[in-house]
Amino acid sequence: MVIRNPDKTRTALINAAFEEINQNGFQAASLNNILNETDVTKGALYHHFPSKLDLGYAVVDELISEAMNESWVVPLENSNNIIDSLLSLIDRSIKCRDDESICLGCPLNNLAQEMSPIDEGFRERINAIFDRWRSAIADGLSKGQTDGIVKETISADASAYFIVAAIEGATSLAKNAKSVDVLKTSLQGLKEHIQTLRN
Amino acid sequence: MVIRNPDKTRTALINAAFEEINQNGFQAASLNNILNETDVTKGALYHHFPSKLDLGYAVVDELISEAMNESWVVPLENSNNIIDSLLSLIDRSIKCRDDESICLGCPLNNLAQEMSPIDEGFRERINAIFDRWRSAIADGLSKGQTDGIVKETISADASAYFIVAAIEGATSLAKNAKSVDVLKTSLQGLKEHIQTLRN
DNA sequence: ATACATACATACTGGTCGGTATGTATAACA
DNA sequence: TGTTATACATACCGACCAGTATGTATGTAT
Repeated sequence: MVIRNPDKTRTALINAAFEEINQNGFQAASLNNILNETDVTKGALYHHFPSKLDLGYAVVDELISEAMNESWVVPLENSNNIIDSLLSLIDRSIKCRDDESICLGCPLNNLAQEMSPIDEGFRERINAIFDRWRSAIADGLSKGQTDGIVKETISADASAYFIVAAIEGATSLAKNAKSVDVLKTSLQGLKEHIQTLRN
Repeated sequence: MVIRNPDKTRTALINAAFEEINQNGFQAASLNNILNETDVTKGALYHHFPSKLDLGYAVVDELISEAMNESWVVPLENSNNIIDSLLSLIDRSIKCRDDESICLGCPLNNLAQEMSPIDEGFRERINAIFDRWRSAIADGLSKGQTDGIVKETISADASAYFIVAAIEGATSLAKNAKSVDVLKTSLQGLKEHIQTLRN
């Protein structure tokens, strides 16, 4: 490499690490594979990241976290009708899936399952992302209740937990079945449930 | 080892492998750790199992699969009221959890997340188990419909997918949050949903 | 032009991994 | 009692791993 571009190098490493981790998990992710994919050398990698763990943390903090914000948190915070927004966001999360990408499941959930019992740093980061997601839903439901859109009888907090759980579970089932149809079918029940939250 | 007991040796290996895999995942599971736990030697292990992969398959086929049958499939098949049975089985799955075991999540889901994109042998085995579970629920709901216990308007198949997804998702969230309360709260929504399936 | 920090590059290390080669003790069977 | 398959035990192998030591080229500030 003759022309230097440290930011680009760093981003390339994070992106490649995301792919490798998403395919093989964090522990089985090979730094050498990441280096081969990016044409970055080991010296450069360890210049930007003190360890494999820190590279993994950066993937969560700078890539997965941002993706969650863009696709869920921000749209939910800007929504005026939480029910409609949830339904359309769920639809969008189905539509942007093909039979290939479905096999990799939800990157956040993958990492959560693998790393949360093993490494507290991962667990806290991942948990914070889930929390922001769930809070955005819970806040939306609460606001919907004061606006008269959402039933007063339900618990916004419990409903939010349940919705997040159902989405993650559906993605997980679909991943294992290698089938977008399984995702659709599993989320159909969720969509009907969300309809029942209307006032 | 002076007195031989090949069956016991084999079972000990499978049990220890289950623990190790459940803690660290399959790929990161160390055969040496399993051998240390069991006081079995590597020669004995490779006498009983041709490879690490086959040991993993045996854990799924002979341990996880059986546990799923005992705790879900058989009770559901013997049930006369699917709604009541589901609710009590869900309650039982909450009660048998403490803050320690919650951190390891659902062994089946853990393996599914890690191995289904990587190894087709694991994927098929795991998928078959999920299928039996889901089918038992779907069959129960269908039977409930003919018995007049369950609403005619719902799709038994879609509901079964949704229920399994919600349970797995809730377990997954609770694992990441290290909290039985998260499991309870997430499943509360599911229980309310199941109540609405009553005729 | 000089000095210095940043951004790489290369070669290597110790350790762990799954797997194997080979040998030996035990049990079953003739 | 002799034979043979089973059930282990030990020592070792090559491959791969994350990480490091060391060196060099590049950009930047003075």
